[in-house]
Amino acid sequence: MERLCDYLRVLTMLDRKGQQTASSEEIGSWAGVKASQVRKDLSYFGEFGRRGLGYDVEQLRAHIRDILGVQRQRPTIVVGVGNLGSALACYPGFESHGFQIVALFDNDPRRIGYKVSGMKIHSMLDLVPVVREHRAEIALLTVPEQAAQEVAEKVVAAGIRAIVNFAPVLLSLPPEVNLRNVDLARELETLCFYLPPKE
Amino acid sequence: MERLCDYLRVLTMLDRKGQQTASSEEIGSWAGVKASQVRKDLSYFGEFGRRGLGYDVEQLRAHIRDILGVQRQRPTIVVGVGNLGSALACYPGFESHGFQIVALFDNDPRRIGYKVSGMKIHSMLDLVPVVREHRAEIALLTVPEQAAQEVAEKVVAAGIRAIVNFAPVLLSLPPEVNLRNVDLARELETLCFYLPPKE
DNA sequence: TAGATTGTTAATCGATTAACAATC
DNA sequence: TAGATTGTTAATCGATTAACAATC
Repeated sequence: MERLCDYLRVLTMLDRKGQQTASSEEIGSWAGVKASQVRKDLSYFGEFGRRGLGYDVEQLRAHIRDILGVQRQRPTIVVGVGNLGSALACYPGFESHGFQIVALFDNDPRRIGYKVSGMKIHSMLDLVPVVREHRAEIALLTVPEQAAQEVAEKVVAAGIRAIVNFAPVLLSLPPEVNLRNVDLARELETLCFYLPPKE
Repeated sequence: MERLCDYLRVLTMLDRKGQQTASSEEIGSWAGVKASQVRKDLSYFGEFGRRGLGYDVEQLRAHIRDILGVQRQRPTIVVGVGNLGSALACYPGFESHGFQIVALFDNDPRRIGYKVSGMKIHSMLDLVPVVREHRAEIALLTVPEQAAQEVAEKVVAAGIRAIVNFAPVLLSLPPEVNLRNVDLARELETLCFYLPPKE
């Protein structure tokens, strides 16, 4: 479930505020869902709350982190070190979510060898050995649209089994590859749909 | 509906291939949904197809663009010109989706005045006049987590009614503001959940 | 006409919510 | 004990799918 991420964020916030305990009502109102939804979601994974009291913030937070598999650091590579790739390489949120960026790749000779966020940019030719060396599991693809399919295939051939594709293009890959598309324009498109026409 | 964006993408691809006509079956298989789903979705907005023949690719594409409100260019600003902000400012997908980036803002004196993607970076102090000048409707927020709430309020005060927030933090804003959260780490989190533990 | 494919209805499925007994 | 709040069941709601008459 996606909502677990929202709950985690809410709990992190409450924890920072120093709050010890939270009711499903409270969590729900922050996450924008009904209290019964929260209870249903959580009870699917176990009984984390105390009747009459609510949920222990810190404890529930730990549980959700466990469920999301955040406890393990997943070695992750970034392929394509343009602005977006650089942003991802530096993105502070990843580490705490269990993603450890271990290597960067690009095929532009003007970039290869330079460092971003303390990591050297590798040539695509080094993909196989570097992936193997770091035992990388996940690839973030931030290459131009036209290159995406080809690069994705290379990455899969190198042994990566999970890809997050940021290019606005549909990739066709073997079904065993865990593929996730993030299209920045798309988020805005649906926004636009709900936006009233300007007066 | 979000799926309309997928259909649009599929149609664009088919159009480029030079295909004149497409069946719901075909569109569905590319978009990863059932044919009946496609027909249902489309029929909600009108009768765009011809029984026995399918849908005219170009025509349907125009219809969907209309529905999504893409025909109008929405003046859009980017607030926070770090790596992510720069990536968005240059992102080629936006123009074609009806978003026209008209101005960039930052409060770092080392950035103000410089140009990214041909646009000058304005000081946050110029927010009100510049927003008014360009009649900006949408703001993309790519500022650090700690600054997000404050900056969002300034942007709203300047007259913006739609915000896409890229900071991994929940903003509390007046209900009339159209708010959309894009959390990059979150996409990966759910990926992680489905990822089998490494052997 | 016969084959194909839509638009739409009805059936199915799953997800959300309300309600409440269990219990802290 | 009384009040609060969970975990879970049953009811509701909406979304997906199958099926098929309409029709190109």
